Amino acid sequence: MSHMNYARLMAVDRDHVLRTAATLLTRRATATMDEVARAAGISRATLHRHFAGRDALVHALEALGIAECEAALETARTDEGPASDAVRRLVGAIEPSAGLLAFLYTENQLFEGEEQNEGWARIDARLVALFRRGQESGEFRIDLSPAWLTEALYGLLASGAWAVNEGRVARNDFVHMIVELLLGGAARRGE
Amino acid sequence: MSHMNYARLMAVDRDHVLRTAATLLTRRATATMDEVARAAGISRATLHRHFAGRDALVHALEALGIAECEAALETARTDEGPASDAVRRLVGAIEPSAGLLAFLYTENQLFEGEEQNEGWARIDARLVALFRRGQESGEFRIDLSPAWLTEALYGLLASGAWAVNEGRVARNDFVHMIVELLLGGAARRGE
DNA sequence: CTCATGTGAGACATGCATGTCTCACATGAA
DNA sequence: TTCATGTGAGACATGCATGTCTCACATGAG
Repeated sequence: MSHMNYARLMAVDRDHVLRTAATLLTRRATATMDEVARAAGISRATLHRHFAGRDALVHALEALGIAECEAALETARTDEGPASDAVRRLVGAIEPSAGLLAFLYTENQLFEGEEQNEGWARIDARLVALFRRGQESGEFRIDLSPAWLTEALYGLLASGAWAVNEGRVARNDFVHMIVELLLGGAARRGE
Repeated sequence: MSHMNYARLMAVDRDHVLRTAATLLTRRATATMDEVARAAGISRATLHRHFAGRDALVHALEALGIAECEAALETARTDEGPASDAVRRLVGAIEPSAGLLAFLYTENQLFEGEEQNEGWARIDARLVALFRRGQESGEFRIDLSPAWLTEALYGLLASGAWAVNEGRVARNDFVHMIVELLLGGAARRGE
C-alpha cells in the first residue's frame, strides 16, 4: 500500500528537523524560519510543509520537550529508592534534552498561560512529588518548598545548558554540577 | 541657566521609564515599543525621543542592570567576612534587580557575544573571585568551579524572579530560597 | 501675555519575517 | 519508459513592528 512508503521517498526526517531546530533556537531564540530550515538542511518551503508556521514549530518542540521529560521521568524511576538517587538519575536522563528545555523554559515566559500546560503540569506534579517524597523521608530539608526546588531544577538545567553551549563549563561536568549544587549546595558539608 | 530646568518641564522620568520597561519586558520579552510606552504612561513618540529604538532601550536596560549589579556588589562588601555571609548580603542587595537581571540573562543569549560585555565581565570576575575566596578559605567545596557557581547564581536569580512574578512562590522567601539552595542545597545537613 | 519646550496623537513609509503559490527537478514505483 | 510524490528555488502578497514626520496642545519662563 503506497501510503506506507513515505520513508522510501525523499521525505524529511521530522525528528531530525525538530532536534536541529531545538539546537539552533536554544542558541538564538529569534532565529528565522529560513535559518531553521537551512540548519536542518531543507528549504523554507519544505519546512513550512511540515510545520504550518512558527507557532506550530514551537508547539511541536514543546510536545517533544514534554515527551522527553516524561520519558526521562520513567527512565529515572523517580518513585524508587532514595530521593536523592532518584534526582541524580533524573538529571542524568534529562541531560540530552537540557538545551531544548532551556529554550522552552524561556519561551514559556511569553505564552501567557495558555495551551498545553497540561503536559507541563503533569511533569511539575511528578517533580513536586519527588521532592516531597524526599522531604517526608527526611532526606531533604523542609524549609525549601517542593515548588521552589522544582523551579530551581529547571533554572539550573537551563543555566547548565547555556554554560555548556558557550563553553564556560565542560559538558562532562553537566550532571555532576547540577546534582551536587541542587542537593548539596556550595558549602562544604560539616564533618 | 535654562539647560538645568528640564525637571521643571514635562520631561519624562527616564529612570521610571526604564524600570517600567524592565518590569514589562521581564514578563513578556517580546513586548512592543508601544506597549512599553503605554506601560510607562507615555506615548510611543516620546519613548522614541528618549531611546532611539528598541536596541537603544535594551542597551540602556543592560547598562542599568550592570550598574545595579555593581552597586549591589559594593553594598554587599563581598570582600569582607565569611564568603557565605557575603553571598547572603549580595543576594539580598540584588533582589530588587532580579527581574531585570532575568530579562537580561535570557536576552544576552541572542546577542552573539558582542558589545558591552566589559561590564558583565567585570561583574563575573567579582563573583568568581567571591566564590574562589570561599573555596580558598575552606568554606566552599572545590569540586564545583567558581564559573559554574556564578552561572548557577544567575540562573537561580532568574528562576526565583519568574517564580515570584507568576505567584508560584512568595516574594518574601526570595532571598532565603536562593541563598539556602545555592549554599546549602536541598539535602539535609548531616548532624 | 508671549514664547519656547516637551509631549500626545496620528499619518506615513520602511524593513523584515511570515505565509502562499507556482514551476522545475529528482527519485522511486509501476 | 511513464507517472506520482516530495522537494528546492523563487516570486509574491501580507502583517506587523519599527522609525520618521507633522501638527496641535499644555506648561513654565520671560
